[in-house]
Amino acid sequence: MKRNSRLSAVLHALLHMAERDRPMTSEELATCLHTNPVVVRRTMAGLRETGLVTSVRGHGGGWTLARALEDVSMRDIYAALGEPMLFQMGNVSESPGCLVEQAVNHALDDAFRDAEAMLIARLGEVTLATLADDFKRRFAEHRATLKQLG
Amino acid sequence: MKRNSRLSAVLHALLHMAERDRPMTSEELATCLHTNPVVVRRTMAGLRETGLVTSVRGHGGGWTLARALEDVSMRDIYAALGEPMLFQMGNVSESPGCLVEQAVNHALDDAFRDAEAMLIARLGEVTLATLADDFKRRFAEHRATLKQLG
DNA sequence: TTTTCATGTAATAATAATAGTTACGAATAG
DNA sequence: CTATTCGTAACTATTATTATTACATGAAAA
Ligand code: FES
Ligand code: FES
Repeated sequence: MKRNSRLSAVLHALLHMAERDRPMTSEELATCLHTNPVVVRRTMAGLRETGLVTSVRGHGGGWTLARALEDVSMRDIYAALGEPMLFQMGNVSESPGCLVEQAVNHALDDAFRDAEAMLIARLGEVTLATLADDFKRRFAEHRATLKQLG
Repeated sequence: MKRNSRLSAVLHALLHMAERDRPMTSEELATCLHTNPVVVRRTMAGLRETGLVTSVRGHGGGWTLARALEDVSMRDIYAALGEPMLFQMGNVSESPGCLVEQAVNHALDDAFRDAEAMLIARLGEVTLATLADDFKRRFAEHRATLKQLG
């Protein structure tokens, strides 16, 4: 299967939106993300329901970030996307009759559950503000490099 | 995409093999795992290369566990399977030119890398012997329940 | 009011990864 | 020599994500 890249894509989009004082259309976002406007709408729909963004139809409409950068963590966004499955690996059957399989499932589930909890906690520690700051740092570095070269 | 269930399947197979004093054929294993003999061979191929199991062709041949139950961890098996991708989620692009995307990738990669390290460490703590013991406990419990019922 | 712009959404196709099948070659025991 | 069993390549099926097409709905602008 293809890998799910919605979280990655949506973070990119939100940071873009944060830098602008007027709404961004799905068309504009799609160009940035190298994808299709309909895909943008579909993905942002979840964020709208959670109140992370607002959308306006018609002339001058588009998408706007509805909360402060410091108030939105990657975990919030993961949740708004519907908490998609994190792991590619899974059990053959979730409720097997065979006792061997039950023992195997239990051991694997244990490990995966803990890893998931840790990962989600980590996502909660990073806000859009953190990412915006990191971007600014990278941008300054980038300019310094360019200056140095000529 | 479909989820990868090879680790789960192979653990089931190995525990089965451990209980037997002669080789198990791919056919027999496939019946246990509700799958196809060719799938069994393909999956076991990696374990053979790592020396976890041996295979013998022809009459009376089949698959044999080559190491003690205490000496094989779930991590060893994960490695023998070729360390398949653990996460379903990934970045849109692994080496983006855009600096925003770089910042996003870095934050996500960080979180995922740590979760992966933790998960793999956890897999290393559980051996086939652990699983076999857990199975025996479950089996005893199962028999007790049956006895109680009549 | 009509036109234009933009989202909302359903339906369908494309893409990609895993799993299952078929077919046949190679080795080994009897 | 024959029956059995692994080894492997090629092809199909299944499933999840992503992309595309088409059209309805709502809102600003002409
Ligand atoms: S393309 Fe617009 S910020 Fe990455
Ligand atoms: S079917 Fe054989 S142990 Fe599960």
